[in-house]
Amino acid sequence: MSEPFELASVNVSVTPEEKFQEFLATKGMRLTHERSLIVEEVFADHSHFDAEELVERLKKRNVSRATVYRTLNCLEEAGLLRKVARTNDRDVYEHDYGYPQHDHLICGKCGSLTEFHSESLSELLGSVANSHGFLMEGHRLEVYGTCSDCAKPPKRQFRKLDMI
Amino acid sequence: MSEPFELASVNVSVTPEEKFQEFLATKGMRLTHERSLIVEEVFADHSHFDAEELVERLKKRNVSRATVYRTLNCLEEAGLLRKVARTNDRDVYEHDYGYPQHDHLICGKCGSLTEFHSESLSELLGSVANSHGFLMEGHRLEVYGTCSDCAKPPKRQFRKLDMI
DNA sequence: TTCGATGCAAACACTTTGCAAATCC
DNA sequence: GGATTTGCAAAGTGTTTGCATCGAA
Repeated sequence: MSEPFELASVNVSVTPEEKFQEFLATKGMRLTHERSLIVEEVFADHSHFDAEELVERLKKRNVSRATVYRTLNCLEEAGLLRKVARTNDRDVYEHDYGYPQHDHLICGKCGSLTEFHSESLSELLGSVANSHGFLMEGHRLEVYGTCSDCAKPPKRQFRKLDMI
Repeated sequence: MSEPFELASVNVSVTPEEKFQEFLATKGMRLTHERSLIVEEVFADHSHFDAEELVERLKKRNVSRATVYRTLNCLEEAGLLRKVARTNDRDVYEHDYGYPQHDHLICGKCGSLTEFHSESLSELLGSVANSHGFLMEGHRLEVYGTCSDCAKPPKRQFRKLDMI
């Protein structure tokens, strides 16, 4: 039962929906049935997704595309979601609540995102920002390349680019 | 006359236009007058820009929007340009030739990009990728926050959020 | 019972594409 | 002279918005 990350530093006793509720309250906004469904769908598992995927999943639950987009923006502003990357011209979202800071290795072949966390990285960025008098609030790091699965060819096949 | 970066490791004896020419040749493509104008405009100075800005600048030279977009993609593929960030829903380009690897501090207030380079960062990413069996080909790092200019308030003004 | 929220469709911003005419080699 | 490239405008994306209706507090 080992967790991929330590969750100790984050208060997880408040559910995402409750946290959203709090946020909405401060804005004089309401936690409607639709917004509730969206939060439920978004936090059903910890996977990366884009708006269109979510629209598709919520269509079955009779939530409109407009509402999904509107709510995604709210969830981002509320600190429950964040954009991590861009794939196929779409923003990719992931949970930004109850889950620690990390970055991604992005495979150019299969498009998979692999998460990693490095304390040294945070320290490094802190000192870089500091030396520029820059007040760091966050960062986004995408490492491009080929993931281990795609790197090992399944079996010997045709060469794509043989020298003539 | 100090340069911001060492250019020693890059062969700058070949101009961007020549390098583009080479690339086009390998693709059976031609270095037309329009493409030439675009390269000239792009490499006139070392500043960040987006497609729309370039379209605007080249309109005066009678190059169409479509050609600018098409050529930007070519220049990226040729390794002469790369996308560095996204601002206002637009991709921001910068030179990727005759200029060393670096990353950016992005100011959320004024939108300015400040370049920095860290060798330790490259090493760190290399070892992270390595430990995941990931073949790193490049990365993109954006550090968000407030730049030194925007951080120091011009003069004491109203507090935006006074406690009541 | 009052605002805020929803769904719909139209509007948007950025980018790509089909096609005939122009251009390059 | 034949293939590539251009400009134009139309089509495509992903996302936002105006508005009448609906619904939560």
